[in-house]
Amino acid sequence: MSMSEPAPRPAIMHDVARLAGVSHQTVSRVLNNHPNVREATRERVQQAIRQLNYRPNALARGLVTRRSRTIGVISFDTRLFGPASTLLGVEHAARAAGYAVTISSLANLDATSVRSAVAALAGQPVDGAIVIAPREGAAQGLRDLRPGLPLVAVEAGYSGETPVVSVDQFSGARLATEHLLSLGHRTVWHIAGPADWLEARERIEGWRASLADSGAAAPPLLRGDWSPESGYRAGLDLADNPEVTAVFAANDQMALGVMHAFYERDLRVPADISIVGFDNIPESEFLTPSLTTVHQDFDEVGRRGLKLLVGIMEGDSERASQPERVPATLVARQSSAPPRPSRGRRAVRRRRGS
Amino acid sequence: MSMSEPAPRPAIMHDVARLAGVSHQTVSRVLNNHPNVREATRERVQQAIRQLNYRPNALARGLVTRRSRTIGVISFDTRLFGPASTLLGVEHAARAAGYAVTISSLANLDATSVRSAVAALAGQPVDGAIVIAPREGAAQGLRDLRPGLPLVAVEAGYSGETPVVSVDQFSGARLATEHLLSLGHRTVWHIAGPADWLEARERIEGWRASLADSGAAAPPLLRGDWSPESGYRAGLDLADNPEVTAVFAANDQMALGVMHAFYERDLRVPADISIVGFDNIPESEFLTPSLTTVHQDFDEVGRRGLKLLVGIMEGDSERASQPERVPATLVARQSSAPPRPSRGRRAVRRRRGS
DNA sequence: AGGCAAAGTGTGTGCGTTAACATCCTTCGG
DNA sequence: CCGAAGGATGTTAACGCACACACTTTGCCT
Repeated sequence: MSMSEPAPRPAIMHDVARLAGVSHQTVSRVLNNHPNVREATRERVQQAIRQLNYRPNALARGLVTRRSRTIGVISFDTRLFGPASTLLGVEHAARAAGYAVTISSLANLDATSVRSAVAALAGQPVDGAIVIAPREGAAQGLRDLRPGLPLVAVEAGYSGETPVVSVDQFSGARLATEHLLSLGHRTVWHIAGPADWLEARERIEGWRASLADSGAAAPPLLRGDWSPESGYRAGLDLADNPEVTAVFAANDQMALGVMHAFYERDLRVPADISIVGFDNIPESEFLTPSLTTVHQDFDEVGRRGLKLLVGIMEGDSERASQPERVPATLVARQSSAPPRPSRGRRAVRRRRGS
Repeated sequence: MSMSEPAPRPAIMHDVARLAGVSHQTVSRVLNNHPNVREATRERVQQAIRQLNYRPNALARGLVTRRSRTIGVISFDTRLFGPASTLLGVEHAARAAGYAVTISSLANLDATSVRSAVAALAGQPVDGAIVIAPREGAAQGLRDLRPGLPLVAVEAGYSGETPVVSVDQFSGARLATEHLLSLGHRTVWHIAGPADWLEARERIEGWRASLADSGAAAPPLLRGDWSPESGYRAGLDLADNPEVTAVFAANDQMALGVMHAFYERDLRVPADISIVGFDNIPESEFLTPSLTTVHQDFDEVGRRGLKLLVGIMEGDSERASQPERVPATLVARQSSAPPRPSRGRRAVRRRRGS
C-alpha cells in the first residue's frame, strides 16, 4: 500500500462499467431507466454505482442531449417579500419537476443593471427562463440574446409576446376600495406605486373603477415608490387634510409609512382614518393596529409560472398566450373601520414642532 | 430562396471559424483573450461572432476544463429578510467574479427537506457551494455527497470543518442589552429564538454576559420561534408582569409581536416598556414607534462568503479556517427610552375581555 | 543573407455522456 | 429441433470545446 493516494478523481461511467463487468452503455441504460436490462445486471450496476459513489456528469449529459434541465430566473430585488416568495415557489416546483434553478437578480431597475443580469443569464446553459421583473426590458433583452428560448413572465403586467402569470391586481384593488366604501367612507384616497410599474397602474385602475361604480368622487392621486419612506411622506400630506377618512396604499410597506405619519400627527387608525394595504406581508398581521390588506398568493404564481414554462419547454406547443390570473383576496383586520359618525375628522392636533 | 428555413440551429465555434477564415482554435483564442492573436484576425473573428450571434457552449467548455464557473447556494427560507439579503449579496459578488449561481432552498428545516435540497445541489455541476442554513446537517450532507467540494457556511454559527462568515451575534446582543441598561433599566428580559439555532444561542450568551458585567439579575428566558406570533405570545406573558421595563427580542419580527401584545394590554412603548429587536428589517424604521434594533449587514456577509469561497476554489489554499466576523451595530430609535422615574410600571389596565 | 526566437495559426485528441447501430443470446412456435 | 423475433448487451460516433503540440510566418540580430 503506497502512501500517495493520487487524488481520487470522481468515478466516471466507465469505472462503474468495469466494476460491474458490463459496458458503459449498459450503465447508461440503468441510469436512464431503460427497460431492456436484465434485473440481475441492473442490480449489479447499481451496486457498483453506490460503491464508487458515482454521479453522472451533468455537463457531458447536457452536451449530448442538448438540454441542461436547468432554468434561469431573472428577478428584481429578491429581498422584497413578493419576488422572494415567487422565487421560492418557482424553485420548489422546479425541483419537483427535475429542473435546477439559476438566478440572476437585478440590483436596481435601470437599463444597465437589467442588461447585466440578462447577459449573465444568457450565457448560462438554460432550457428556459422565468422573468420576475416588472420591466418588459428584461424579457425583451433575453429574447434578443437568446432567440427561441422558452420564456414566461410572472408578477408582471402586460408583457408583449411573453406568456404571463400574475395576481389579478385590478380585482385586488377593487376589493380594497370596495371594502372601505362598504364600511361607509365617502371616498378612498390612493397612494400609488411608481408610474412605470404595471402593477401600480392596474391597482390605480381597479381603484378608479370601484370609485366610479359607487359614484364616489376620485380624489387626486398620490405617488410613492413602494418604500415606507414614500408612504410616510404621503401620509404627512394626507394627515393635514381633514377630508381624508380612508386610504388605500398600493403596498403594505407604504401603508406602514402612512400609519407612522398618522401616529406622529396624533391621528388614530382606524378611529380617525382607515388604511388598507396590498401584499399581505408577514408583518401585516402584527402591526399596531394590524393591517387590513389584499393577499397575493406569490407561491401559487411561482408554481403556475413554472408549470407553464415546463409545458412550453417540453413541447406542449405554445398555447396559453392568455395571461393567467391568480385571484387576490381581502384580509380584513383592525386598520379599517367605519368612519366616525360625525362628518369629517376631529381637528388635527400637532404633537411636534412646525 | 426556399420556404423552409430549417430551424437555424445556434452557431458553433466552427461556423465562426469558417466565416472568419480561420481555424476553430483561433476563435477559441479570441474568446479566451489569448495574447498571441494578430489584431486584424481578432477583429475579423469578433465580427463573425457578432454576425452569427455566436455564444460559446458553456457545457462543452465545462466538460473539457472541468470547471463550470457556477456555484451552488443552499438556503433556508429565502422569504426571510436575512437569508434573502445574504443570497443577494452572494449573487452580485458571484456575477462580478464571473460565476453563476444555482440555488436550492429548504422548504423547512427537517432532515428530509435538507436532504432533498442537498441532493438536488449535489447533482449539479458546481465548483463550490455556500450554505446559508443554520443547520450543520446541510454542510455535512453536501460534504458526504460531494467530497472535496469547496464549501463555505454563512449566517451559521460554529460549523465543524466548514469555514464560516457571519455577523457577530454575541457582540450584537451585548450592544442591545447594554443600550437598555445604560438607559437606566435595572435588568433586561430576553425573548430568544429556537434552542437549536446557533444564532439564538449566541444572542442569549451576549445578553447574559452583558447582564453579568453590570451586576444585573438575569430574568428567566422566554422562548420564541422567530415568528411575530411567538413574540406576541411572549409579549402577553411579559405584559402581566409589572417588573418588566425592558425587553430584548432576538429578532425584529418577534419584537413586532411583542409590541402588538403590549398595545392590546394598553402598555405604551417606550413610556411603559422599552423594546429592542435584532436584524434591522426595512420595516423597523417605520413601525409605530420605530424600533430600536441591531443592524446586521447581510449583504456584506454574502460578499465576504463568496470572496472566501472563490479563494478556496481558485486554490489560495484553505487558509482562513478562522470564523470571519462581521460587526453588528446598534440603531437607536423610538422604542427604547429610560424607565419611568417612579419605580415599577403603572398598573396594567385591560382594554379587552378576559 | 542566414539563422533563430517568438508570434501567429492549424491539427488532432479527449472530456463523459447518449444515440444509433451491430451483435449476441434467449425463447417459443411450428 | 430449427428458425425467427425480440430481449439483452456491446461498439462506434457524435456533442462543442480547450489543450498539447506541430507548423508557418514574422522580426531581429549577427
